[in-house]
Amino acid sequence: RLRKWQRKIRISGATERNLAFALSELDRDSSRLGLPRSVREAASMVYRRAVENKLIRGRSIEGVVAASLYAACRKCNVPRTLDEIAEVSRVSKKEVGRTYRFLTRELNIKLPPTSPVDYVPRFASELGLSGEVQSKAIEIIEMAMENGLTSGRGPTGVAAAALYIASVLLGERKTQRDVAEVAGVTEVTIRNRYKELTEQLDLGVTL
Amino acid sequence: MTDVDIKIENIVASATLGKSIDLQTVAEALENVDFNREQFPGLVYKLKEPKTAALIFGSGKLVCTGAKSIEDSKRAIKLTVDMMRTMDPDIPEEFEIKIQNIVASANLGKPLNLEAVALGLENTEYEPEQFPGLVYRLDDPKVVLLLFGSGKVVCTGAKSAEDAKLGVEKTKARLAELDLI
DNA sequence: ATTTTACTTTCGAAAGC
DNA sequence: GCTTTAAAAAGTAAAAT
Repeated sequence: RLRKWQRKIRISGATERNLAFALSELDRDSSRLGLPRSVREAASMVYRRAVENKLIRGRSIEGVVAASLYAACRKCNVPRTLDEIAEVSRVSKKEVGRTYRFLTRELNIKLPPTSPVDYVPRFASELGLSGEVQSKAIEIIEMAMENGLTSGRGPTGVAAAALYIASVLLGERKTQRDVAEVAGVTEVTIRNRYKELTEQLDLGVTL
Repeated sequence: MTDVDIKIENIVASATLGKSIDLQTVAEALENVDFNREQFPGLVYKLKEPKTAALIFGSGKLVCTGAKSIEDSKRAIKLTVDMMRTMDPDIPEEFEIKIQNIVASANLGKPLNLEAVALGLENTEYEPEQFPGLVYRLDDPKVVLLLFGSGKVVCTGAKSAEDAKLGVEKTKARLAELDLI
């Protein structure tokens, strides 16, 4: 019995150590991504639930932390791409994506696909674009969604093209290159998306 | 209502010859062969007609991929084994061939709103950030479909052409049932 | 700026790390 | 889980022209 007790202490000690490590890892990733405390708390909630349900088995703590953070960002409508999460954590994009799927399935977390709208505020502020341009971009994205122009397209590419178009329409023009850089997509993608948007939507302006 | 044209794009089949093979000998005798034991235990043998690739293992088992019909798949395996028999006369004439996977493509005719499908259809995964297709898993037949915004579809995991076609038809019916197509 | 090549996802078998 | 094979879907990326 004494031995059983000692093992328990040892195990709980390890559990606490692991939790402490996970939380420090979470803090490190979060600060690198410039995420607010509320998102970190949401992520730690997901992580703790993963531990409670013994979902860490066979997986690295870093991977589960990264996936928890990815999920929390989406849930809080301040999405980060898998590439961005992979960059700050020491987990590959593939591993983050795989663990994310596993966690959402096992914890019954149901998140709709990321909306391009959620990327607008972040990209716009990094580009120094006004609230008017943001509103216009969101308006364009909503029109695109209604016309089936977002199915299968990357959310960041759609958001980038909408912001580019809105910036031109409202006289706050940004170059495709600058928009592409903050959105993490290529200029070719922005070009392809805005061609499609301007050709199929009545945006009232010839670019 | 149930008329869906399916096109078989790829077939994976396996065979067991029941006799171990000396891969090194085969590798040295042919030119169009790839063999790196450290990298992969199978020897890669490609045929131009039917355009297929066979993976031959030391255990005497082999896998054939790339054929676009069950007949071509069987023909490719027989041609491959005939080639092997020229080097080892003991390889039997009769052996079992099993179709392991059939990949087919089809067109549902109308474009799909994947966001809506993701919300209404069960057992789906849709992550446009990673891949433009929506993954739909069917239990009966046990196949997996990739649905695209264009209405085009890929069905994989089927063991028979019938199941591949059934999978697409059931998917189409389910989408119509949910008013998603 | 357009074209080509290539990678993302799904599936399955094989032998072994 | 990975390694290797082939193939389609459509989007995106990188390199070539």
